[in-house]
Amino acid sequence: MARTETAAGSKSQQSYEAVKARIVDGTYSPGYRLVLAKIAEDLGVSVVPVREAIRRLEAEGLVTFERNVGATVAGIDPTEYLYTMQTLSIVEGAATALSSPLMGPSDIARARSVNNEMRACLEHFDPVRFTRLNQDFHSVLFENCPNPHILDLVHRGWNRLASLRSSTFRFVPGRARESVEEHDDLLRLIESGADADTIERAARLHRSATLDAYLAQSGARPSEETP
Amino acid sequence: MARTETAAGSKSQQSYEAVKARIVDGTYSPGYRLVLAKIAEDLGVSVVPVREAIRRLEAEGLVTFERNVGATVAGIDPTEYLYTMQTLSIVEGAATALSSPLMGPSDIARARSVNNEMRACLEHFDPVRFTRLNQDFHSVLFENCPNPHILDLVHRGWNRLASLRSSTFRFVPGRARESVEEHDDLLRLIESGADADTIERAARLHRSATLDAYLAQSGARPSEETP
DNA sequence: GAGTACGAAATCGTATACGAACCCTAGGGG
DNA sequence: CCCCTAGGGTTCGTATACGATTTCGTACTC
Repeated sequence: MARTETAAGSKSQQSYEAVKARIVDGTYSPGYRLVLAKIAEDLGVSVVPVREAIRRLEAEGLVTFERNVGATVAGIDPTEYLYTMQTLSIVEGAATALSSPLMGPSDIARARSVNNEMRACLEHFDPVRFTRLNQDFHSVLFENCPNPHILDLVHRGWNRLASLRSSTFRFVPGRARESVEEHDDLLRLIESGADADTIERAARLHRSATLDAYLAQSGARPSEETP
Repeated sequence: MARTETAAGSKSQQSYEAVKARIVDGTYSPGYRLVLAKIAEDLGVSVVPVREAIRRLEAEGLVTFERNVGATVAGIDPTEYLYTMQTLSIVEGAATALSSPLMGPSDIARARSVNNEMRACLEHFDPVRFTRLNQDFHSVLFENCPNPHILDLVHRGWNRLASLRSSTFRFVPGRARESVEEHDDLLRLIESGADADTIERAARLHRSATLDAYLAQSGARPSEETP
């Protein structure tokens, strides 16, 4: 008897994944009000597992929850954005540094290939694809990180950014070109067996530069659009 | 009207804090089986809020949870310990570096005073007090960190270590003396307005040294080495 | 005596129900 | 005209109940 339900896991788990997916892929954008009863009905479960799922998402920072008021998809307060990027730069830098000694030639080749695709995207101006490839590139860099805690923190940061992407993943052409060059620099560093500190610093600076570019472009004004 | 009930919070919040406190203070030691119904009865609430509390603690790494089996206080697998310490060294290093420019003379004085108390503890051999003072010292160093995400990660790491303390917070006299000296070094660095990178590295190395001392003493052989 | 099959007890997972807190609108008084 | 208050509706928070799953003890077979 193929009980796929067992593999899929509990309804709480299903709910968690379903809501998370909707947040990350943008179905529920920041500010969206998450009503327990409504989600429960949509998913065909009761409110108890949904509530649990929402609280887990809250712990990951994807959702804000207020007692007796309810949950909303976490927003894009510029300060919060700064904090998220700063945290990500730290944990991703560490993850990349820890991962780099474990990267084989095939990993480096794959990263380089992705980066070349990104360069191509610059020619045809394909920001959507560029963004996805950028994530792929960084994934290759840090996925070998042997410390699962750090890896988890990196993934949370990326999910958080993805949930905000409509407003914050704006394509900054000048920065994109720089970014691709820095990727090559990073790969060369790793290939040459640079020490962990150097790689960590380079990876961190790479992200900080992206943050700076974003701040410079958006000015003090964060893009909060609610059509 | 004073609305203090928000802080006291829901029963879910109460349960969370109660169970967390028992884990951190050692009432529930690693491996302890957390039976929902029993905890619910102890706290005078029903199982629903307790379940939610347990899942939150799971997200923080204090509890392991297995579907249809139950929850236990997270254990002390040496590999896991290495990961936790490594992660803590990274986030605490960053927190200290971000915090240091915001530390005033009074903060430094307080840290120094705590460190002197620690030195005194070395004379009378008071490991329990030494451990608590050590936490106080580091708290002063990173509590000014303006990034709440990083601060939260640091607190989680400390809680996790506290929950394991019976086995892992072993007092290593030689290391303790070194530790106190390093604390003074750190304070001097901060006082002299050293740049963030320097402070971060020093703070991180300080923790790494503690980890190394623990590994050397316990003879645990983790699956990988940190350079 | 060892291994297996079965059954009872314990515990988890979720649905349902109901009370409590909050928000929003309407109406009266200053 | 504005502020304050009252009421209803919506949504959350938790208790209770019951089905589902695992675990463990016991008896039976080889």
